[in-house]
Amino acid sequence: MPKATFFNLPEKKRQSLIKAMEIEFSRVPLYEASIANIVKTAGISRGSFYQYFRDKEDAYYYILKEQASRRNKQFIQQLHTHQGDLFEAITAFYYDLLIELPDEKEYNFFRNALLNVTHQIETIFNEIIESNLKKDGMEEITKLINRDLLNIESDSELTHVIHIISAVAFRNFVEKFTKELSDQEAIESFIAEMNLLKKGIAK
Amino acid sequence: MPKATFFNLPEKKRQSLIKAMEIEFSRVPLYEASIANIVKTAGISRGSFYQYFRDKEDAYYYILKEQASRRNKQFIQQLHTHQGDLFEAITAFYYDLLIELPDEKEYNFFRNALLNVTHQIETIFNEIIESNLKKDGMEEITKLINRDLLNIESDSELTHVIHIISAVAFRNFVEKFTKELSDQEAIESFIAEMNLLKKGIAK
DNA sequence: ATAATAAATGACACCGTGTCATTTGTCAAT
DNA sequence: ATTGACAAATGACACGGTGTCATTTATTAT
Repeated sequence: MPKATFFNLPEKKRQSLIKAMEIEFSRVPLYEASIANIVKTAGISRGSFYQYFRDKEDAYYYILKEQASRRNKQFIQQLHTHQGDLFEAITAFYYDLLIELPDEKEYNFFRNALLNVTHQIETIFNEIIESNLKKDGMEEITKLINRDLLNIESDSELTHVIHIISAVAFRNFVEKFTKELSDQEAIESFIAEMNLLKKGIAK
Repeated sequence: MPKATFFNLPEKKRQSLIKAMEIEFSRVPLYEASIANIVKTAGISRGSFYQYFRDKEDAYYYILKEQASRRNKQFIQQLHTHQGDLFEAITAFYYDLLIELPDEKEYNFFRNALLNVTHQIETIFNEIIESNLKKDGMEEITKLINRDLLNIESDSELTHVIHIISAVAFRNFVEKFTKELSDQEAIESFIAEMNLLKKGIAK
């Protein structure tokens, strides 16, 4: 979490700092990102940066969580739109994500995150779907899901289902970037795997 | 890949260097590992290290691949033992992995890898199951799998099945470490998810 | 106007990586 | 045995990065 000082900043300055961070974190992955670049772009001193953030990671995860939170809202929206059909919702969400990403800066930001996924990054991505970003997130999601469509018998199974789906969705998303798949290929692969999950793998 | 110089090293020296790297990479994750520590432990000069490896990552992935290759052999062994039953084999493999890991150094090595999974690390882990470590790896695996037990209609579906299973297995393995689950909990969660994969998630 | 508190600053200490000119070792050919 | 050519070893060093801190500057309250 950024320090209080960061939130006390005048809106304009805070936005310009956020922008500078987004630029740097889009350029290279976390471990190569340099604070020197950020403060130069934002036009502040090095010391100031450390008034706002504990360290580089603090800043990075702040930006990443902002992104994730926006995406999480989209996913919940899709769940509403598709009347709690988990598969429909995640497919629509995945589709949106790919089609909507042509903004180069955002694209590279994700790319850098995904090529260098730490556990923490993966956790945040999974929270887009699992909705743990805010308190009571998981409940919000499980309430929305229409269980009649699922082959499950308990709450615990529902949790596992969500885990499985977010694991597979995430992995597909990573592969889109690492194997440089076209949108078309990525979506086909995603749908194929979702269908396998639906129908079951064993005879 | 390490440079030729590394493989020209007398066995004893090479082993002691490998051991020094294992110690350091067990202590902390890749990005915190220090070459100064490695060369001190191994009793060689800093310059020598760079005669053997292009850089720190080169060294790290060499060690990681060695580990993965050993695990891959175990998985293939399990496929044999269970007559090509993919689910039986992966469950036995997972079980072995957890039960067998109490060697503290190896445990920490995995832990550091899994808490800081880059795409490359995940790829190598998945190759344990997908057997791409050596050429023709994928074929070796697909031949071994008994397709009669699976609800699939094509080679392409089999590939997706393997992807899905390795994604879910990997994710379970990561959670074992990050959520500090007991062996018991980890295995229960793993089996629950494998069962869901088997029977299918949709009604 | 003054005191008190908050924010901004940049020089600096520290540590790490990868390089390179130089030294040392090895081994085949004469 | 000597030479020369190639391979390996070395550690000082250049460079660049992070996070700190004493000091200055701004803001707010009294």
